[in-house]
Amino acid sequence: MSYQDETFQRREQLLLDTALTLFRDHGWESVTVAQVAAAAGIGKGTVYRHFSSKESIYARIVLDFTGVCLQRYRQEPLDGQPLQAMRRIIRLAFDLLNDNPMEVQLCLHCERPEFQERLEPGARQAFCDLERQYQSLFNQILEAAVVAGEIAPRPMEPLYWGVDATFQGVMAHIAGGGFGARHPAVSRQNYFDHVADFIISGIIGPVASLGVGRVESEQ
Amino acid sequence: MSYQDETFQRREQLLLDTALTLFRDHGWESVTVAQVAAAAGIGKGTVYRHFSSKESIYARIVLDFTGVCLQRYRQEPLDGQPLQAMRRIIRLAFDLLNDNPMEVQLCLHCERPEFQERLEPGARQAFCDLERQYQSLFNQILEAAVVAGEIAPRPMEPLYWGVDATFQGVMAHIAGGGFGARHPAVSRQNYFDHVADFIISGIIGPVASLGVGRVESEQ
DNA sequence: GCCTGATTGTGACCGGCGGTCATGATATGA
DNA sequence: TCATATCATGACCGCCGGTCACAATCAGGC
Repeated sequence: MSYQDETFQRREQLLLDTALTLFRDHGWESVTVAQVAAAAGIGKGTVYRHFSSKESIYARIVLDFTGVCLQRYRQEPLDGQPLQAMRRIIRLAFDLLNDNPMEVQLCLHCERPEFQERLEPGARQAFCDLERQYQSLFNQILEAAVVAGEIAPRPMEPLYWGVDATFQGVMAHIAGGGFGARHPAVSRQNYFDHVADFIISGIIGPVASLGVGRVESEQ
Repeated sequence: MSYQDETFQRREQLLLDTALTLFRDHGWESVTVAQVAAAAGIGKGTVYRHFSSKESIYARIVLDFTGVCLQRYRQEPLDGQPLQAMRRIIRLAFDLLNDNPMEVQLCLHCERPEFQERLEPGARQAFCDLERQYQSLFNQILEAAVVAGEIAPRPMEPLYWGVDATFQGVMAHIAGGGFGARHPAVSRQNYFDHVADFIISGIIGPVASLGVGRVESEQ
C-alpha cells in the first residue's frame, strides 16, 4: 500500500514535469502522449493510469499553475492604498504570466467551453472554485478601495467583468496571439504598464470621468 | 474557362455555407472534412481543391466574418462627439459578435500563434492587413476625440493595447469561455454595457483620474 | 521463504481523423 | 467527333488518442 502509492505519486509528478518540459520545448499541440511517456521512461498505457485523457494533463497543468499564481497574489501585502496594491498585483500577474507563456496558452485552451464540457466534473469544479477565489480576492481589494474612498461604492461585479476581460486579452497577447508581430519583445514591460493603467482607469473610471469630472465642470 | 470557373466559385461558396451551418450546429471542432463534403454533396478530395487544409477553411470563415464586421463599423456615422461614436461602435461590435458566437470561437482559434505559423503566407498577410485596418479606424476616432478635446493628446497605441485586450476578453466571454456559467444569458446586454463603460473609462482614464482628479483633490 | 490473489505496467491494437493521389469523368476547342 | 487539358473522386496512408488482455510486481498469511 505505502510503497506502491509512493512510487505512483512520484511517477505522476515525473510525468507532469516531463510533459511541461516537452510542451515548452516543442509546443503542447504537437507533443504526443507517446512522446511524453517515452521521455518519462514509462509505457504509454501507464500515462492513462494517471490521467484519463491528454486533456486531463492540460487541465492539471493549468490548475497547478493557476493555483500557484493565486498564492503569489495573496502573499502580496495589502497595506497602503488599495488601488496601489491592485496595481502591484496586476503587474505581478503580468510578469508571472509573461514568464510562463506555455501555461498561459494552455489556460486559454482550457477555458474553451468544448474543453470544459469534455472535462470530468471534478476538474471542472476545481476550475470554478479557482475562478471564485480570484473574484473574491478582487472584491476584497476593491471593497478596501471603497472604504479608503478611492472609488465610489457601487456593484463590484461589473468592474470584475472589465478587469477579467482585459486580463484575458493580455493573456492572449502573452500567448503570442494576434495577427502578425504587433509588439516587439522589448516593449513588453511598456505594454504591461500601459494596460495596467488602462485597467486602473477602467476601475476608477465612471466616477472620475462622468461623476466627479462632470459635477466639477458644471460648477 | 468560363463555365468551369463559375461552377468552381459557386461550389466554393456552397462549401463555405455548408461548413458554417455544420460548425454552428455541431461545433467546429467535431465536424470532419468528410462530413462537410458529404453535406455539400461533393467528394472529400474536392474540398482540398478549394482549401489547402481544414484550417484554411477556418481562416477563410474568420477573414470573411471579420471583414464584414469592419465594413459595418465603417458605416457607423462618425459625426457628433467622437467618444460617443466610439461607444456606439463598441456596442455594435459586441452585438455583432454576440450574434455569431461560432465565428468568434474561430477568431480566437485562428489568432493563436501555432495556427498563424501553419497558415499559408497569403492568408497570414490578410490577417495582418485586417488588424491594421482595425487599428487605423480606432486611431481615426481617437484623434477626432483629441481634436474635440474629449481626451488629452498623447500616444494612441497604448490605448489601443488596452481596448484590444478588453475586446479579446469579451470575445472569449461570448465564445462561452470561462469556468462555469458565470453570467446568465439575460445579463448579456448588461455585461456589454458595463464593459463598454470600462473601455471608455480606460480611454479617458489617466487624465481624468490622475490629472484632473488629483489636481482638484489637492486644491 | 514461498505461494496466492490483487494490483499495476505495458505496448500491440483499434477507430477515426486530416490529407494525398492515381484514376476516371468532364469540359474545351479544333 | 475526337484529343487534350482540367477537374472530381474515394480508396488509401500515416498518425494520434485511447483501450485492454496479458505480463510483471507487490502484499501478506502460512
